[in-house]
Amino acid sequence: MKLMVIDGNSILNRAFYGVRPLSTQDGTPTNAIFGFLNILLKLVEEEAPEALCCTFDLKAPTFRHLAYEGYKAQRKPMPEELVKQIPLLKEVLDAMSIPRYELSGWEADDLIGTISRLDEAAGWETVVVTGDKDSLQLITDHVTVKLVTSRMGQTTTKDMTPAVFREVYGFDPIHIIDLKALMGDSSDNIPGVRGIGEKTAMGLIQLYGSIDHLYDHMPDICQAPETPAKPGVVKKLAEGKADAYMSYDLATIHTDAPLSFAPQDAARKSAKPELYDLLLKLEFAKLIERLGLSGAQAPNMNENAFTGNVSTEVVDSDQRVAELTVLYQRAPWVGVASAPGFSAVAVGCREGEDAFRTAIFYPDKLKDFNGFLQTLFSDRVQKVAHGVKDLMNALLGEGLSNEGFVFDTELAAYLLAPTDGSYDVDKLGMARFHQEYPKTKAYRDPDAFTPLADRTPAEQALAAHCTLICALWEEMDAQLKELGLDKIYYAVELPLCPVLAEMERTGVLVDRKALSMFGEMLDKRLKEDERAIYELAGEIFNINSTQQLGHILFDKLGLPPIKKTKTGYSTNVEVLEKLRGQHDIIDCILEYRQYAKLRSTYVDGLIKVIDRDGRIHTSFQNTVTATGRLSSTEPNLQNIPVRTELGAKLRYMFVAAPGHMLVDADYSQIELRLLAHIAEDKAMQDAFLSGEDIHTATASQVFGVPAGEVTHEMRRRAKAVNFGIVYGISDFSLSQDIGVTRWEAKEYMDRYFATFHGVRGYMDRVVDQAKENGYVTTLMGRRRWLPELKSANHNLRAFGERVALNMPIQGTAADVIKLAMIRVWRALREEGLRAKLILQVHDELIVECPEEEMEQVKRLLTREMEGAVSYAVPMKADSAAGRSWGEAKG
DNA sequence: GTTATCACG
DNA sequence: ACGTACGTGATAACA
Repeated sequence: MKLMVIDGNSILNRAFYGVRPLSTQDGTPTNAIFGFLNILLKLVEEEAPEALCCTFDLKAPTFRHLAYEGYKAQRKPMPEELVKQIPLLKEVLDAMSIPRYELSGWEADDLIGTISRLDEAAGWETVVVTGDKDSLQLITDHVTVKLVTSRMGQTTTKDMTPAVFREVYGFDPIHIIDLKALMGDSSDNIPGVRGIGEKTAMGLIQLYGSIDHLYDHMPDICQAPETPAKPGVVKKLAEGKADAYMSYDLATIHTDAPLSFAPQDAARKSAKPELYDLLLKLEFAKLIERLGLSGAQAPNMNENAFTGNVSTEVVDSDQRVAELTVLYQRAPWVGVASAPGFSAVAVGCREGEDAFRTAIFYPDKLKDFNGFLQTLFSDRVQKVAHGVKDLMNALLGEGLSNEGFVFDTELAAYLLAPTDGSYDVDKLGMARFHQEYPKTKAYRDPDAFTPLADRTPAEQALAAHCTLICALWEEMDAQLKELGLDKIYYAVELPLCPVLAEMERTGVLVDRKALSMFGEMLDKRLKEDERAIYELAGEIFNINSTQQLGHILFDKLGLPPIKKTKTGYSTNVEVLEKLRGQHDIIDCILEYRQYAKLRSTYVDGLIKVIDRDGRIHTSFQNTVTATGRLSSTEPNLQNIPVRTELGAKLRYMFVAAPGHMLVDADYSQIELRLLAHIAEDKAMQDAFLSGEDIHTATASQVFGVPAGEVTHEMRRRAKAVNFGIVYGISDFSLSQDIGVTRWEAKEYMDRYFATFHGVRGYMDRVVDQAKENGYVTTLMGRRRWLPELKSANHNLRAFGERVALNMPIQGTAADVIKLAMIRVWRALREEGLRAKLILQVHDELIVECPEEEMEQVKRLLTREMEGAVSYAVPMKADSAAGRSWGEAKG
């Protein structure tokens, strides 16, 4: 039988510092609770103990505190964000029926010690879960300590048994007390012996076992063979003897706390019903799911999004369709939720003061379903939906109109919290109304609405979501206005939806034949490299496995391992480049890597997704990035190679249809231009206004030479500085990037800021404001929250500062090009052109048009892109045309 | 499901 | 004392 006892304070602490800041809608911090529960559940799953309990410190002075005044006196006070989470966690543990032990005057350590002693006496095994090495002294044949360490959000545990302990420390667990007696522990304010550090102490304990034994042999320890003691240690030990023994007492965990405990008391029990409500309040949706919890009521509450009367009907006559259509046209707005392929459509609207009506429409129950859709999705009905872009795409696919959309709850949720990652309706409902809602899955299944299926669950889910969308939009619309997000929402994000939908529908034509020939060529070269690599390595192995490759290079061939990853040797390009010349195999591997990437990701990957029409239809995600950019998936067409000659050949396989051309237009240096404007840096603005090459101009300033004398290398370095500034640079990283010393890099930056002092001012200002406000914004009001700036973790905080610098620039660039896309799309229509936007690659737009429209389209693109905004520095755009993407760009 | 790598702006 | 540039997505290996 096994008991698991958790060191509550220790694990909560680790969780707090290890998990990124999280909070509920009302701002209650929850990251430590979240991390704690994750660790707890994971370990319980792994260990499957029969009993489980938790210990906590209370604030009252402890036994040991009284024994020695300095003890823990200097501990930093707990951050408020952590303090607030303690009572909440205790509530959760109570609701999970996990007993808590806390005793005024006793430390959690002592309680754990006492519990594990009683447990052992009862013939049970004990697993102590803690992040604290103090507890290692408790290890016996029946007590193991699970040491929890968390780095980079990942928690790892190490099982310390007597054998493992001995292997690591070289002595028995109980003597960790002796070790601390000598070396002390600054986090616990145990003084130890003055002048004795970890190294010496370890050696002495390994040799003598205990301080008693050590002091018995005092005079001659320096003479002993293999002694770690340097001259002078004897004197230090002699002077510190009293400290050593006092420290010994302080470090000793007491196992005699007045606690009545029997392992049966902590036997696992099922959770109490309150747990559901509690986790709902903490907005731990995933956890509720993981634990399989549900509330008293079935998760289907159509009613509770609205307070009034809610009704649902299934429409089965064309007469009723006509009545409802009139109703929808008169309503100020209706909510729409649809199942894939319009196999079912729910429409909801307010009726009078406090009633809400939802109707479900099925194609197989109506004579003129399509006619109904045509009206519903025309501009005669004002609609609210969740995921408007995808809905519009589907409508285009059916040849239906896609007008009259006034609100998108998904898009709004994204603008309100762009780092949340996903915005399922049920999740939004949970966070806002503290209710559980059906999952989208219930009706996303294409078979959910087949005529023979039991439609009820999917139907209820669809109706519930329709209602929920309406409840959400009323709240969110107001919130967007409050936060000043309404402008970017109504002027940019929402109008962009039909543009993106059309781009996805249109797709881009690829030359499948050229692509497969390219693939065959790569295949041939891959085989040659493969053969050469096996030959040079002297054996056959999987070159794609970094593990096996590392073994060959660094163990077998004895090359110097330059860098490590957390799992082993690093074998990335950076490392391989440095190994070049040391072995012929390196060049082969570099080449192999390049070919393998091109073949798997691009040739094979792209061929796989060519549609029946011979075109590739990517999805543009408009609710993913933290900065406001788009992203492209299935496939990603925003990372088609261009930097290497071989890779760039792929771009010649993205072609215009017969009789058509591709027109490519890109912004020149849009981020630096925006930086010049935002930072109000006159020097940088002047450089752009006078049409100078910005990197050359920067080099000329930083290196103090006339523009005409700037060398290639100087320009390269200046370019790196410019990029670095936009990313929130450090001298260290800059030096890594351009291969100079850290000292030189700092010099470059100092000179840079001396010239562009506006930029320096901006950098200070934006970080200060971000700390004060808790967020940063773009020029158009797009917002990114930065809870990282309040993190207890130094790295996270530094990250937050870099993001504060970068997001306004990258985000404003994203705003500008989105606006440009809308302008281009509208202008193409207004000028009656057949040209169509097909791709966006962050600062680049690609249009496909009939040959005869080419010149007009080129002019139109430049005009609309440059005219999208009017700032202190012009936004320059260049356009060019060709038969393929490669031709247009090259 | 996570990790390492590499493609883009 | 610490660790090191912003934003993405796809693939193959491995646990």
